[in-house]
Amino acid sequence: MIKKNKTAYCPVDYAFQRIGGKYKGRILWYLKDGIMRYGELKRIVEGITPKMLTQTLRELEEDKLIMRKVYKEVPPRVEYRLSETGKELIPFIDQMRIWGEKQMAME
Amino acid sequence: MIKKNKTAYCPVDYAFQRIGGKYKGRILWYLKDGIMRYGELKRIVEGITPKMLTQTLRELEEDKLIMRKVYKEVPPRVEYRLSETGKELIPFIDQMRIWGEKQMAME
DNA sequence: ACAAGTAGGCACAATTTTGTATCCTACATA
DNA sequence: TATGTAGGATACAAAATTGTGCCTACTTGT
Repeated sequence: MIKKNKTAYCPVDYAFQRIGGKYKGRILWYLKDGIMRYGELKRIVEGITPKMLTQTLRELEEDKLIMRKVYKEVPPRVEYRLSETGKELIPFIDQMRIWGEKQMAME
Repeated sequence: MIKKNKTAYCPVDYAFQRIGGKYKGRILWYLKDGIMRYGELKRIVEGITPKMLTQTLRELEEDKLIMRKVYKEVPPRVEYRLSETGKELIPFIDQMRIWGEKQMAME
């Protein structure tokens, strides 16, 4: 679990703390187009285990970057979407993506 | 040490791998205005130990985000600056900073 | 009857990242 | 002579993060 109550030394530090972690960037990115179910995320976020997916989603939710909606159905059905705060992160994740693409192309 | 040869699953993943870590964002940010010496960074990057500063700078250098210049003097003198690739990250880190400031203000 | 899908929980283990303490050079100043 | 300085290195220890394996309940499909 990510330690809570870490104090950030500056806004840059703060932002990195909130979206750091192995999968957070990708999850936020995949949610940019709308709603996703747990299982869809599991398939699309390559390399993630169920445990880490659950854990990361919970952290993003506590951090108010995403919203979680549970339907009382069987089989279970849970949907995730970006919060307004989370949506604000998309433009710069997009910049990261563009930079990353360029770097990867340059090898 | 940050494990090398991790394969990135996508450009977003790749970018986060390269600038993830506890201090990388801040160091890149502090270097945005030009050249900094080791000791200056040590004073300005709050909470960092000499070991972590050295280690982080080495990683950034291997990753070609910064450049290191050693003067053969005594006492030693080492300067760090952003590479062109590193400079390209600044707009994005700046967006993070703005987002972070807003979030911190909202408490 | 039995497996598969759905969204996880839990205990534990391995890995990765970060921190602490101590040491080094070679010259300068007190 | 002792101490300070700059920029580290190194061994070891602790903390944080991530991974493994096994478990649940219920329903639908074969």
